[in-house]
Amino acid sequence: MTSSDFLFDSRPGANPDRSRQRNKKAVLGQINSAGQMGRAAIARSLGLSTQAVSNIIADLEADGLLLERGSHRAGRGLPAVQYAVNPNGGFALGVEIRPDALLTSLVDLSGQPRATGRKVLTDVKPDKIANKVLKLRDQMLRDCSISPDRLLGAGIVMPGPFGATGLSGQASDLPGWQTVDAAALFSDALDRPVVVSNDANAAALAERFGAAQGLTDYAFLYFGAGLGLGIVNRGQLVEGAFGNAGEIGRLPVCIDGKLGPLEQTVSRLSAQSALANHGVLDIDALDHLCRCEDPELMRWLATASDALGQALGVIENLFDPQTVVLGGAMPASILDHLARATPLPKLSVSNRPDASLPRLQRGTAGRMAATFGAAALILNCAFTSQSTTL
Amino acid sequence: MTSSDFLFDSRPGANPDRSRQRNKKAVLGQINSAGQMGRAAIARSLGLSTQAVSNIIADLEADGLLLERGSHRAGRGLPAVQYAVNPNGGFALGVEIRPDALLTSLVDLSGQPRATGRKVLTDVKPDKIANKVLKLRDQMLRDCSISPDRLLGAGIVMPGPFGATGLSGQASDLPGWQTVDAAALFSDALDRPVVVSNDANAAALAERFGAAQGLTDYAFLYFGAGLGLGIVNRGQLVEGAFGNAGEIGRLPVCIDGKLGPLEQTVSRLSAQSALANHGVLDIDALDHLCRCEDPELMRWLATASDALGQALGVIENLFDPQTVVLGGAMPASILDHLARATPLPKLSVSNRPDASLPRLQRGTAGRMAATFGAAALILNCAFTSQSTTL
DNA sequence: TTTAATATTCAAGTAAGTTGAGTTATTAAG
DNA sequence: CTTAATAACTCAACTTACTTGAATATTAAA
Repeated sequence: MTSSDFLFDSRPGANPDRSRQRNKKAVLGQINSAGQMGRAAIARSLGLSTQAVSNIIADLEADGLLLERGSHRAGRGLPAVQYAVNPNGGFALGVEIRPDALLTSLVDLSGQPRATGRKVLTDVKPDKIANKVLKLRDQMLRDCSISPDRLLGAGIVMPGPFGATGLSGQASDLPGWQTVDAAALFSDALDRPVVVSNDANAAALAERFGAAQGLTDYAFLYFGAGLGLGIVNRGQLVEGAFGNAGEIGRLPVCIDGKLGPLEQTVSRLSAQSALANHGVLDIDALDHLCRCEDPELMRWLATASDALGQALGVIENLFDPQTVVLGGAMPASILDHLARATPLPKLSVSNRPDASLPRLQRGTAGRMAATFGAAALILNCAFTSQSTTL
Repeated sequence: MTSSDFLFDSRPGANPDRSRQRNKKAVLGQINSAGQMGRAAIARSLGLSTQAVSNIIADLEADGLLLERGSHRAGRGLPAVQYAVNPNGGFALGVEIRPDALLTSLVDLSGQPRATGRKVLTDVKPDKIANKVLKLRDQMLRDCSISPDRLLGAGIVMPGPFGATGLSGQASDLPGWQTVDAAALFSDALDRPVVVSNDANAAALAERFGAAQGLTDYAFLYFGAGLGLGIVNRGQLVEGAFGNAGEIGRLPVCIDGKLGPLEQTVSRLSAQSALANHGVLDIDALDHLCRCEDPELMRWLATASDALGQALGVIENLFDPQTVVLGGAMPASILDHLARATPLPKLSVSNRPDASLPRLQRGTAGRMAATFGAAALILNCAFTSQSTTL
């Protein structure tokens, strides 16, 4: 586990080395999504011999990635020694770059945030930001007394879309970043493996340690500057050819008989402008208004729920997820209200009588979902191995 | 290559056997998508040693899956011996079940159709259909003088959605199939590996041998009874948690200031009802009307293009594909017209100045795309190995 | 003609998973 | 209480598939 790029060796060909790497990740991922497991159970689920799993577990334990967790008796036979992911086995740095601020997180191997950082941005030039990221990283590592070499890598999250597209040139994009190779920039600066994605995708992965634990197919609606969608299919992010999948903000919805973009109705900005006469509202203020059932906010919620219901129908029919999770920069109270009040479309493939999961629910990652999600991009690489054969 | 279920051994764990199987598929897939390749080039693209590729190729050649294709000199050095997929190396059976008819295809390993079959259905009971499939299979094998043991497997395609959903109970679904395990039924009847999917997904895969050759991210709009969407992301079908992803028919679009489901405007049925006073029109009749620019058809095309443009925006922004392909049960002339006339939304992530592929194009699989696609489901298994770790 | 570059094979070496026998711990039955 | 059944786990030998490095062949450039 010391090789610099074990995190993503995506060469499709299999050889003993890479097979072992794959198997280590598979074992770790299995344990992670089950919480804890014994050798034999892991072997069955992966289709390996117990002996192979034994060897791999010995490896992972030596790497400090696993912890023994006592033994679990289940019926007859020798109780199985349980193993769990060692939270201190490794850490992931999450970096979220917004036009106005830089947010960072340090997340442990179990998906728990250990520290966060924040810096106001006046200058979004790439090298300036890289510098600030270095400082925040060192700060967080110091605060938690974590050795820098326990850092597995860094996930970088920026508002999409990437490259020059028909949606570029809006308030939310980062000037001067269209042509920058962010992965190379931060990989050099941090001297660690780096993954780059957009905020909604990353936030979706953060929920793998929360509301979507153990799920393989789900969608995540992310309240950021606008509204984004992260899609997980068969455990993998659907990022699209250029990393721009999930741009749901401009989805036309019908409000008061008129068509308008979804994020004009469903987003923090739209809530804030609907409540303009309350002054400038941050998330806590919105939370307060929601708890005291402010009539204007309730009106906004009614409209937003309506629009969200239409979007939900589109998402469900196009992706057929197990569930749709709401999260991001909105107070939990509002997200809960939306999850409760949004009309669930009847004409949907997700409208199944035997559904075991709610069709719409609130995520647990909180308002920093994207910042934690940035780190989750790295954890995801530690728990799964993806290779693109075609 | 004699093991009965080499086509899909999806156990995540890697061992020598499965690694070899994976590598064989990777080599075959690489050669298939490139047309022809030499050992060294394959080794580079897969991250294997040339020796390993040599051994694998010897295997594949012995299995009859590869053909030597002379040698290709490119600059200095020993010219590389080229290999191509042997079309006769294996065949896939494609089965499309519609409420009114049973369609079958026999497709060779290079993706070329060799034979098709058709039977009118009066009784859609599962065992009746299985019986007819057997007969059609034998007929096609006889016609092409192909030995039954060259049959790799069968792909079964049915109109979605699967299971009881909010979209069930429409004219297009198959009564009595909601609770049937179609995979088991046909796997028993045919004594071969079977893959089941819906028509649009399968049709999308058929284009891997046509308009989407070499592409890893594309969407396919399928004209069947209604309108379906097949999505390929990173070379893999996005099927959703229950296999029902891509139900785009009910997507609301705005026509003449009113919202209606997409397939009410964009589908063969809608074209036929728009031209009702011409009598009952089959595909050839539609083709004729299109070629002589029938004014009523032109009016329908204008409306359909408008609606299609709206749908295109949604598809592009949600999936960010390299291209969107049109196909299915519509004459090429109409699909071409649509591909040409559909307004390409400006506010789209696919609206990029540096795009190298057309955003919308007609597929090449023709009106039997889904029937061929059913077979492509099997070919896909022969060329790629997918494992679900999580 | 010589040199460099590239593809390919051969033979030996290595890493990883498998197999089958044997050990240990727990439950269930006699 | 004893014995049998069951399941997890380890040990040691075995098998498979990939890698490595040397050798050879063929082409283009110097």
